[in-house]
Amino acid sequence: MSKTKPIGVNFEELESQCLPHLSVDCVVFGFHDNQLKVLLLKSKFIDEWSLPGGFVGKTETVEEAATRVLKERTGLGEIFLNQFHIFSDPKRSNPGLKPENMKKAGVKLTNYEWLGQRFLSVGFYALVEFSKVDPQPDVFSQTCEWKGIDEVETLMMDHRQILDKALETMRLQLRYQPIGYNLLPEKYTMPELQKLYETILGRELDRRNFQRKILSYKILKRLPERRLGVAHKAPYLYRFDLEKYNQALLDGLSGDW
Amino acid sequence: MSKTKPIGVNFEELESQCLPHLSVDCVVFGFHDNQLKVLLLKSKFIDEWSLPGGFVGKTETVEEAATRVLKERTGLGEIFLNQFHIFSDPKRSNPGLKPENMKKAGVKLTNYEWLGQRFLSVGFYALVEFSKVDPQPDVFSQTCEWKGIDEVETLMMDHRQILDKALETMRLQLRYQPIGYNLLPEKYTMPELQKLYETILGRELDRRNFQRKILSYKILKRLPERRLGVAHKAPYLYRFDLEKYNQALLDGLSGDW
DNA sequence: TCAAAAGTGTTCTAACTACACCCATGG
DNA sequence: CCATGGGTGTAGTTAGAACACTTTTGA
Repeated sequence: MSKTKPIGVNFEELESQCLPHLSVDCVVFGFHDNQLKVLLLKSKFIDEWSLPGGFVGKTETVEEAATRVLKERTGLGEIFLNQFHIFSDPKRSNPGLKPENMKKAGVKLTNYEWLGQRFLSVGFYALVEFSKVDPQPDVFSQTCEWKGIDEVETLMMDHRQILDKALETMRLQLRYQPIGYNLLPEKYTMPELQKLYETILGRELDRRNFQRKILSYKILKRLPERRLGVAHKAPYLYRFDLEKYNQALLDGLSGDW
Repeated sequence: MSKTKPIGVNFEELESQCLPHLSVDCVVFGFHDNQLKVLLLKSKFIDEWSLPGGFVGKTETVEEAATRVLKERTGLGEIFLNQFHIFSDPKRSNPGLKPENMKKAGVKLTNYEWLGQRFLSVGFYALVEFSKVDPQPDVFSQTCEWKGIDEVETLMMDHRQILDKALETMRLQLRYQPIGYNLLPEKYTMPELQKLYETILGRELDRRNFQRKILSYKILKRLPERRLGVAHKAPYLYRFDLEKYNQALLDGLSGDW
């Protein structure tokens, strides 16, 4: 007799196709309403939020696994993605996948053991354009939503630690690489870009110095258009000069923030 | 009948105690004769060099695995160690552990399959004091030696890529963290420290500017002693002020190189 | 006494900081 | 017509680059 699959997944297949003990977790950053947001999932089985994650196929790289997970959760391909750490505490395991919690939720499986095993997880962080994301929960989750970075409370397992490390890594990266292209819409104003930087860095920057510094990198182009409909002088719109932007990604920037 | 163990390892035990598919590889840097060195192993089974590596125990973190490997290869505990990347190309596998190569070398085992499986490897880099290391080959290797970073030719599998990535990561780290404490003996002269920086960065630095910049961090103490026995003015000896050094590790430095 | 390499100081420039003034826009 | 916030400019400060002279040492 065929196995019950109340949550829409063939776990026997999963087990046969994925590496044991290894998963990926993604910290997906977006920027909206002058706030840094992160994509989170709420478990079907326990009352906790977690990062989007998944298993690694037997013939996949971890990057491919993360890309696949992100495609599923956001609908986006071609995502800016960076591996930043592997979390390997032997005690880390997903309580949302623990036999007792899944049974409590009425899930029937024969191979709880595989899901309940020890997992080491490779942390990735992704930068995406908020408005392009269509958040989709996975089979273990009831919802998938953006949360403001400051509103995030406790997360499942060590996911809070993973989130913090991702933030720290992104802040460091900001020192020597331009980011923003992946987080902002095609056109944006200088104050918007500044807000993004301030949000990531967690401190205010001088408006004029910021503008001068950013422009000195020569990675963005001012457009003749302006942002209209504001009760003050209309700011110019800019967009990244992709060629120079990518060159700067390779060469690195010089400044400190 | 008990299994033949011509290379001194019980592989059944290894398999039962280690995670499948996962290994660690360490890029161990040392500094000697004004040269950056890296610790390499020469395989018993094929004519290739590789990085020190090992498997991950079922209840170990990857950090613990790397620490264990380094203890075995160098004799040192308390090593400065940094995880920097996970290498997960599904095609990567160790030719020195491939059945045909081990059989050719006369090794008799029943579970070649385990050794020949796909491995994902977590890359670590370590900074050690050259003179304190007592290089010890592992069971798969005939020798363990220091090689000048510029003399390293081809390495086994993707180890060359791992080495390059380690170097790149260390150079980046040099931008915002002091290193040197782990690579130099307790007392050293300013020109020696400068040579180390020049070697890591791969370019020459101005003697006077270097001294001023390093001293401005206030992480080292000038000793009343000088290095004698040189046919020129005797340079002062310095040592790191551990308290301030560690604080700087946490806070980060400001300068660019 | 000389070559080699260390100690120390100055000048110039570029980058960052901290401000001030004017301008456009919607309410 | 005014509050809000954007566009631009300038002076002061600090960090880095380039460079010169003096000192100590063993051979």
